[in-house]
Amino acid sequence: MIDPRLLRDDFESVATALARRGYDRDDLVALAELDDRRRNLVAEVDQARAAQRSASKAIGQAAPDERQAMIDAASALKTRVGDLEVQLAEVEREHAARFAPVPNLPHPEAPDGVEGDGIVLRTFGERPAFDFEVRDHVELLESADALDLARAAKVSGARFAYLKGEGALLEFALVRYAIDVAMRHGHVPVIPPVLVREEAMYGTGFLPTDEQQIFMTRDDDFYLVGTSEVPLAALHMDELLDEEQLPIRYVGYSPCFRREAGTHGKDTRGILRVHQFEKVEMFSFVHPDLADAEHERILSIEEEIFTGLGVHAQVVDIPVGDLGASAARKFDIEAWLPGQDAYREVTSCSNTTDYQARRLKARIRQREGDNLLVHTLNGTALAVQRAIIALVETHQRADGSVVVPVALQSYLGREVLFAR
RNA sequence: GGAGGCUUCGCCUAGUCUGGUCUAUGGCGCGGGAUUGCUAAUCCCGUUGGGUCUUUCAGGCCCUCGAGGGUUCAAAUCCCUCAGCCUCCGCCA
Repeated sequence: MIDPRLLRDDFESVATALARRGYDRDDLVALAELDDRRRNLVAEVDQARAAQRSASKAIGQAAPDERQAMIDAASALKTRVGDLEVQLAEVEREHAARFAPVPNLPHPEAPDGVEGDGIVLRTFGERPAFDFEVRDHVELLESADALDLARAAKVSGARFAYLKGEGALLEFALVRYAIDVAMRHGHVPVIPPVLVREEAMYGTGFLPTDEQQIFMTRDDDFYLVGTSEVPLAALHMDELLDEEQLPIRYVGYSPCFRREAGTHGKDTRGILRVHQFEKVEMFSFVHPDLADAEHERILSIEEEIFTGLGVHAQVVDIPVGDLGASAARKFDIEAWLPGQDAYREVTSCSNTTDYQARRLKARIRQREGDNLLVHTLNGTALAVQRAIIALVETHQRADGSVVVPVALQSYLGREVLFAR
C-alpha cells in the first residue's frame, strides 16, 4: 500500500511517480478525496464519542434519583455515535479496498518501459559453444531417467514433474549449495510454512492483485504460497523491531505453487514453468537508508551463486511497466539456455521499500525519533527447476552426460552426471 | 477429534467471580534528573501502540487489556465467534 499521508502532502510527486507505471491520475484524485472524507468522518465520530463517554461517566457518580434522566440523555448520544460509526465503517471499507490495489511508487532509477524493455546491466560467465547437436533439458534428463513428465501428467496433470535418481539428488545438492552461499553472507536458513492465511498474502501484496495465480484450499482458509517470500516477509508481521536487530536476513527453502493462469501454450515443454517447484529465497528487513545497498548486495549473492554453477547469464534492470505491485525496482538474472537458444529468467530480486511493511505493520523502533516502517527486499538464491535446466544444458557433452561444476561436486558427490 | 485452563501497555504481574472511583496495579528493564560519595546505594520524574485535529519546540480528543462481534447509559470485567499457548485423553510422522 502506498502512504495515504504522502498522497495528501505531496500529491504531485505521487501522481508523477505512478504515471510512470501507467497509473491513472484521476484515480489518485478520487483516492485523495476518499481519504479526506475518511478523516473528516473520523473527527466527527471521535467528537461524538467523547460527548457520549463523558455523559456516561457522570452517571456512575450521580445520585440514584438523578440517574434515569441522565441515562435517557446518554442513550440519545449513543444513537448518534452508532449512526456515525456505520458511515465510517462504510468509508473505511471503501478506503481499504481502493488503496490496496495501488502499486508501489517506482524507484527513481528504475528504467521506463514495459515488458521486454529491460536494460542489460552486464553479462557474466562464458557462453557455451558445442560441436554436436545440443539437447534440451527434457532430452537430457529423461534419457537418464532423472525426470518423468508423462507419469506426472497422469498423476497430477500438465505442468508437473517427477525428479528421480540423479535429478532428485541434483535438487538436494543445488539447494544446500545455495543455502551455504547465502549463509556465508549472513542469511539465516529457514524452512517456512507454505500454507498461509489471507493476512500474509495481503500483507505481501500478492492479494488482491495476483489472486488468479494463487492456489487456495477448499475447506480451510489457506493459501498455498507462490514463493517463500510470503511467509518470510510475514514472519515479522505486526512487530516493532529494535533498530539494533537490523538488518535481519533470511534464506528460506520451500516448494512454491502457482496456477499459471493465462499462460496456456507458453513454455509447455519440460520444467521451466510448472505448478509446483522448489526455491531457495533470500529475504531482508533493513533500515530505509540501507535498502538500495541491500538490493545490490542480494543481487551480487545471486551472481555469485550462478557464477559458481558456470552458467552464462545477463543481469537485467526491469522496467517500471513490468514490475509487480509491491516492487519499486527489480533486477532479474537471465541465464543462457542452450536448449532454447535464449536468455530466460532464473532469479528475480526486488526492493519493495515500505510497501509490504505498511501492509504487514512491520516497523522499527528508533533510539531517536518516531517509529518508522522497515524496508523489505527479496531475491531468488536458486530456483531449483530453472537452475537444473541451465546447468544440464550448459554442461552437457556429446554422449548426453553432464559435467558437474567444481562448486557443486562436493555437494553432489560426483564429477559427472548421467554417465552411461 | 474430545475435555479443561490461559492470553493485560518491552518482560513479569494485580484487576475479571460482584460492570462505573481502571485516566489499568506493582516489580524488572529502559530514559532523564537529584542527592550522598567509593567498586555502589537511595529518591524523584518519564516509559503501549495507533488515529485525528489545532494557532505544531506543544496540546486536545478518539481507539487500543489476543482478534472480531454482541449486551449496556457504561465492558479488562458479562455473552458469542475465531486465533494462539498450556495440560490431559484419542490419533499420528
